[in-house]
Amino acid sequence: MKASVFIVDDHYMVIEGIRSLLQNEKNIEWMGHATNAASCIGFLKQQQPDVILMDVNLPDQSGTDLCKQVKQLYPKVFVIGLSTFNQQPVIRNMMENGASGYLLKNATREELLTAILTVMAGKTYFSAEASLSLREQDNELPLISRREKEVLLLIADGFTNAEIAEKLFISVATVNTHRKSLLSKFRVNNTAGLIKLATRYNLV
Amino acid sequence: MKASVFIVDDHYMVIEGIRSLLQNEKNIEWMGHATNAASCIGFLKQQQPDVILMDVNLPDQSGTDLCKQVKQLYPKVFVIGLSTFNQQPVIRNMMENGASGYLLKNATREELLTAILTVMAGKTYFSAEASLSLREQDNELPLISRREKEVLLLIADGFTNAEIAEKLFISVATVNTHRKSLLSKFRVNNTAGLIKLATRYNLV
DNA sequence: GGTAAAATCATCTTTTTTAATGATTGTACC
DNA sequence: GGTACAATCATTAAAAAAGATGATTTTACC
Repeated sequence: MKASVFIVDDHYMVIEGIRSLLQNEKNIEWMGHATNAASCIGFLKQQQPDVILMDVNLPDQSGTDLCKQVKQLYPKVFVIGLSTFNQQPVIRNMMENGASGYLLKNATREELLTAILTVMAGKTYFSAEASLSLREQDNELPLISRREKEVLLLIADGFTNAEIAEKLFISVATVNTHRKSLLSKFRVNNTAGLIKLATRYNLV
Repeated sequence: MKASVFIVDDHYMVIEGIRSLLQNEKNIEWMGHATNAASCIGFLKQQQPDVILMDVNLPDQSGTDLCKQVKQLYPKVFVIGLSTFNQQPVIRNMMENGASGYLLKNATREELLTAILTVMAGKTYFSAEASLSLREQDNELPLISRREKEVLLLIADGFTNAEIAEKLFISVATVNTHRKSLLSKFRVNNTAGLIKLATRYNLV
């Protein structure tokens, strides 16, 4: 039984690389590629592959959002996240949105094949480095609320508590509470550390 | 006359993609690849290609450093920077270290070929997006002094002025001066904006 | 209907940052 | 020898953030 594979990535070199790596595999059927989320969705309306290799950074929307959308529309399609970065929060995010695996772009042909076959069997696959980083406790993404995230974004944009309060139609005291809760959740003791970490986590 | 091409990139998929894109070109000779700076230098000791396609993010050292090193040892070898990111400061850095061009990883086969032939002719090549971003004035990297950068890094690490003063064996007043000069050069009005920008510029 | 978490606001104190200005010393370069 | 800039330090004042504590109202979920 052949596994049909589709790829969404905005880098031709990566698409071409994967195509080249898979082209002589007789149990893999290459269904094509898209370079953005919109045309991926367009393709899926016509036909559904067994597996989608999905870059987590797409030009029109994030890979995590696309993954969520795809799994809602076509729950049977398996998604494997693809990225150059080995960032725990991003990986977690993809998995929470229904991905079946995560591969780094320095994966070998063997890894790629194993990943596809593993998810086809209904299991999850992480590349060695990705699973290693998942085990690391210290760079865990703090769980912040919707409102806290709003405040975080405004802080990152350089607004003061007073300005943020005005923008969100709440009191300065409340903004302060959210701010302090952010500092506490990120385990930092000032704004600089907060923004640096948040940037690392791709939140801002 | 054939152009011999070598690639340094830690992502197999990209190496494979470029190889596949170039394999049927009769005026391109594929000389091989390295996945890190060290083995690239090792290869160059044996033989020198006409053109090196060089990822700016390598596992063992930065592409900019490697570029500098390569140009010092083998000035005749042309280097083309390669990256997923279209960041003006990084591009500038590569060019200052002797690169002859800059390509994004979403380049098409045509762009790739044009780039190689252009630099072979002794000219410089930028992908459309890269040259566009170079023209943008507003995301220009502020020119900061050595000391300012030291202070910036410590601020980003969450240290207060007092702590920084202690670390650098200077007075708090001086740290303050540097800090204010940073805010002014980055055209922001508080720490949050400073760190966000500095992160964007890859300074921290 | 109860519980937990999120969101809201308040008061108060201390620490830190931002702002405005001015001044001295050293170093690099023409 | 003059100019420009980096690096150093100072004083004073206002604004903002950080730390501690407590309390009420919504919202989501079982």
